[in-house]
Amino acid sequence: MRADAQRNAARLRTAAAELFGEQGLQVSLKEIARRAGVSHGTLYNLFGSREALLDEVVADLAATRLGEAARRALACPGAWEGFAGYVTEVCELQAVDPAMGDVLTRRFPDASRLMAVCDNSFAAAESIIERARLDGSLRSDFTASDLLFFFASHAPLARAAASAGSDAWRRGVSFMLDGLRAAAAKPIAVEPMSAEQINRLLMP
Amino acid sequence: MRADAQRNAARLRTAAAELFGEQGLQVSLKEIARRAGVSHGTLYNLFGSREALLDEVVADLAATRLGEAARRALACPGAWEGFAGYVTEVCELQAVDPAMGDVLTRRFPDASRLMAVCDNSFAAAESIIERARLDGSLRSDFTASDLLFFFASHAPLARAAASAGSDAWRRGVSFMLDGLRAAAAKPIAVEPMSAEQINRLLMP
DNA sequence: CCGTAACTTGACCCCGCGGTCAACATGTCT
DNA sequence: AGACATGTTGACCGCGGGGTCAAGTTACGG
Repeated sequence: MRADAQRNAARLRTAAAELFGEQGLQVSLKEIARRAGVSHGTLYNLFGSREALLDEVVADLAATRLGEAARRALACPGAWEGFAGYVTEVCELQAVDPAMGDVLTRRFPDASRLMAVCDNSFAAAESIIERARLDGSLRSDFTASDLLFFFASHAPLARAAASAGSDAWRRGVSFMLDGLRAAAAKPIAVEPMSAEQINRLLMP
Repeated sequence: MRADAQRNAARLRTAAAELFGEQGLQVSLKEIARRAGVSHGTLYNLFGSREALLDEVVADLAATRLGEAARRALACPGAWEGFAGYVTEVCELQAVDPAMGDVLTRRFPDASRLMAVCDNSFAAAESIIERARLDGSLRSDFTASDLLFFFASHAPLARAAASAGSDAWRRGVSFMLDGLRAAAAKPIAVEPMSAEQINRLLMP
């Protein structure tokens, strides 16, 4: 790879990171090129697709952010506090960082590394949930799909609220958490969706 | 108004009702005209704007649907059952009918009749909430803005799930309701948003 | 220093959106 | 029946999205 191409790729990566962080994962590719000070042809030349860009720019970041949150949750002495902290932390990520919001909210099947991150996060969420369920603090009918569903519905408004300077999304999270304690649970008739069903739901 | 114009207006109204019901309130106006078998110029000629169309086609429907739900809630002997039934019923409307989903989720300031419907619904929600709060069954820190916030985040995924043939959105509603019982409440630090703040949030 | 391979560019394609308007058609009233 | 008002139409505008590619430029190895 020639030196100038490398420079351009770097510029594009940082521009993409900025714009994904400001506007979410579906900014126009031409706008990314514009911000990088490069022709959009070059972007297509160097990356070929939005998905490739996502894999290079967002996947690692998301992995560490979500991984950290999960790690903290499992390291927490109380299973419930771990779970509740995890939910809150992820919601905060969503509210503050549009890119993170979209990672949990949209699916880009061709971004394989990103998809892997999603799968890992789902697995991590399952552990966190499992721990709190076994512990008796989390209601026993709550599944990782339910959590994913909640995250997905939560993200857009939380982001809007946060960018309007409000923390009000925290209220919704609190209400939800209060409903997830085992003590609060009333029986539910409906089955949860499978992870695949939700994934299909989130495809663009 | 000439007879043919009346015919065309009628056709456009029904086409608009259909498409709003199938795809939500932001279908392309040209597509509405296409479905009505009429030039899009005619649509602009007869209505002038999407908002005018909304006022003529969606406002009444929404008013009766939401009004009915509110009426039923207040007629319910149990304040909590009234409240919970109202929430569930509205969520069902959102899941089943994209137009209804958008009425609660988006704001079209220039559609004055529709906006009036929204305001009325908000007021109705306040009564329903107030009744259940006074009754001691609903947690006392829950406000109509919180409910609106919940509806707004809930609508898109619920619609997607429903159109994929799943009822799973009901689970989220149940979790939420379980967290709204007075008995389940833990204190919350954050203030709710004002109705105006949320309205601004929902503007297109 | 020069030739070639690697790279960049921007004009161009297609699409669909909202919106306007001159030219045309058709109801309607005398 | 005829004339005028009332409606209709579709081409046209500007915008911005994704995507491609011939022509031009630039880095780099010999």
